[in-house]
Amino acid sequence: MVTIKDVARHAGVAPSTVSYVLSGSRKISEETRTAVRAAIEELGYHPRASARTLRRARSEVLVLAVPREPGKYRAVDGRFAIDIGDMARDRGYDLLLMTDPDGVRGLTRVARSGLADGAVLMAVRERDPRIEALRAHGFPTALVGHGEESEGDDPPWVDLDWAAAVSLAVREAVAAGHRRIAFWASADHEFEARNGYALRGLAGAEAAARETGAEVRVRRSTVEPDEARARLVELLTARPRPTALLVQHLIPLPLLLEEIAALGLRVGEDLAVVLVGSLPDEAGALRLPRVELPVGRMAEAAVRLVVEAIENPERPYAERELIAPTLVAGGPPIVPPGG
Amino acid sequence: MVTIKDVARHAGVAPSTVSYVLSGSRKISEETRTAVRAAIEELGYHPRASARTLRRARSEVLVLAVPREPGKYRAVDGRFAIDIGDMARDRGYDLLLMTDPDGVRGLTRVARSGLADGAVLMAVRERDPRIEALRAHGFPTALVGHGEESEGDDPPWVDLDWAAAVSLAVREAVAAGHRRIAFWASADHEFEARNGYALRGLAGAEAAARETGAEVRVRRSTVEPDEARARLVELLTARPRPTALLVQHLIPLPLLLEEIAALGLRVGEDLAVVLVGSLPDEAGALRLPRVELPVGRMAEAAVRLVVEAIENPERPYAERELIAPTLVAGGPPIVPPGG
DNA sequence: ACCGTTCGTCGAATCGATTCGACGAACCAT
DNA sequence: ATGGTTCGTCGAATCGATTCGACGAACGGT
Repeated sequence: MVTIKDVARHAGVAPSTVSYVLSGSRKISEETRTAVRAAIEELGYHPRASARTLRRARSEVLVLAVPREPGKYRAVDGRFAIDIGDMARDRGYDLLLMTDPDGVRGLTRVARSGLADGAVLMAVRERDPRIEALRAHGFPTALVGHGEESEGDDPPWVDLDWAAAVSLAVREAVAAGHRRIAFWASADHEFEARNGYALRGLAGAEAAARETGAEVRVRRSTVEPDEARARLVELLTARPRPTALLVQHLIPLPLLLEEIAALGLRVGEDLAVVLVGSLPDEAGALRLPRVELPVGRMAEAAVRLVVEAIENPERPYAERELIAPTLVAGGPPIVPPGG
Repeated sequence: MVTIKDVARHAGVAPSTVSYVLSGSRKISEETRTAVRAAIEELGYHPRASARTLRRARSEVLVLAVPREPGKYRAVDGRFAIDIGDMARDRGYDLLLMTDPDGVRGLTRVARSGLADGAVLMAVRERDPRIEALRAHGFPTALVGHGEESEGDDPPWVDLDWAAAVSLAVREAVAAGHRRIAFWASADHEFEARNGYALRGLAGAEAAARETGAEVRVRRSTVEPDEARARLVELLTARPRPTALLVQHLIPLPLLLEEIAALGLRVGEDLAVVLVGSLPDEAGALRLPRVELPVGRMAEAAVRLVVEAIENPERPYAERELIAPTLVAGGPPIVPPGG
């Protein structure tokens, strides 16, 4: 293992000089600098992360807390992990993936052991114990998604404006001529957990219904396939039949499309389908119009927020970013049959 | 920040004694041990990771190299990341997510800086430069998926037996009475990259066709939606029409199902559909029979292999795990119409 | 020629945990 | 009582990089 001493010896200088060349924190003559650089290159030297961290009290690592209900996996979590990894790297941080189902223990360990400098928390629940634990340690934190009720001293967060997202989808459908709209909301268990996106999406649908005067029939999704089919059939066979279907819970989408076809309805002709909160690429192949979940922008914001908290430890928790939704066209138009 | 000295002072012992209580590497009297434990508990002490790593030359961290073609995201990568994180934690390791598109640079840095003790590489390509770089540093490595041609001195790897997986699907279909089978293979770009799973899946289909005497028509998938639709239509409208469709490239599955419905075919009645290599839950809602990609078992094996390499640095690269496929029933039977 | 700067580099202390050798106390055998 | 063990604990060295104070050389001003 090649250390800073080896580099120093090889370049004929003191270890401290090598360190100054690396950090640029003191002036070093051009001559010495090139000699040191050459030695570093030649020996393939990389500073030992642990030694640097020990001395600087900074690890240049972020931890991403991915929620784990054992056996359950949400595709969106993996997607966020990858994108947040990209963003962290852009800012010079590495990313530690924390999949501990009991997030508090793992995060406490990481915080107190100095393994990471800050945390990004996903799938934040109401009164999330992880937030309290990290705040108690004064550990810089940013949240992806926010709870139902955000108090003033919560960590900074970023989220899609879910109410606006669903509302946008409704208003677009209305603008295209639809009058009877079906909304396939988040799943039962998401409402039970009082997840912010579920509650806000529903609120957005109701608000848009009031504002536009359109009829919006709501049905919650479920993870139980047969039950999901039954609910969809009920939703789509109501008289008069809805001409547009807005889908927020995308997990059973293939099943929904299958059932729509089984009912003899053609997507885009008899029934307009709009996805809300889809990943940028998952529905790409389907070419359905959609309000995308801007994973990249959210990842960028989350990393920026936590890095700012790391670098300005004084600053009180304040920032929040509510991202405005945008509709992506795709496939057949949203126009209702005969409209 | 509470250090080992604080704990020692609080318990009235020397720092070294605290360390021995923690590691158990020397005998400590019951009395002292409980006193130290109490002090640790009371002060909320966690050993500083950097100090421990510096001294022990072990970080207890694994790095997962996720392949990144910028802008492209494969759901399976995120899934593996989460599962490998779980498995690493079970063995006492944390997981660092390395999303550097140029894997070599990032991995070299992690290896030489001692940030991690070992690496798991995903989406290994033929003659992958990352493998060579890590071997040059003597860095313990395990692969998820293996290239077309595995040489004797490759790092240990784990993979699903893709040839057997597709072959199994074919033979099950034949056993159920199908004689004309369509195989929706991996996508064009996967064949061009000579990905092992693409090549082996195809080989499995051909072998099974020979063995069973059934007619297996093969079509490669593509990421271009319109083209994919066209190829599927061509595949399914051939005369005589195939009665079973085996799908290995699952990305456009919603699109395929949509198109099948558009052709007026009912899945499970006019056309049996079997998925090969699906994630355990992604197709759950659809209840189609499938040969699952055993992500959990593969993650377990990958972590086990790299940890073994870390703990027995002498042992030459040798292990490989080829996982036998299993068919999971689901939904309607595979029987052909009128069969 | 002398004194005060400035410049570039060095030496040593430091971060916090681990680990080896040593040391005192207690114990046993003679 | 003495010498040899065993047991439990301690002190100090160590891992490798950073950073502060200091120091010698070069330089400019008078």
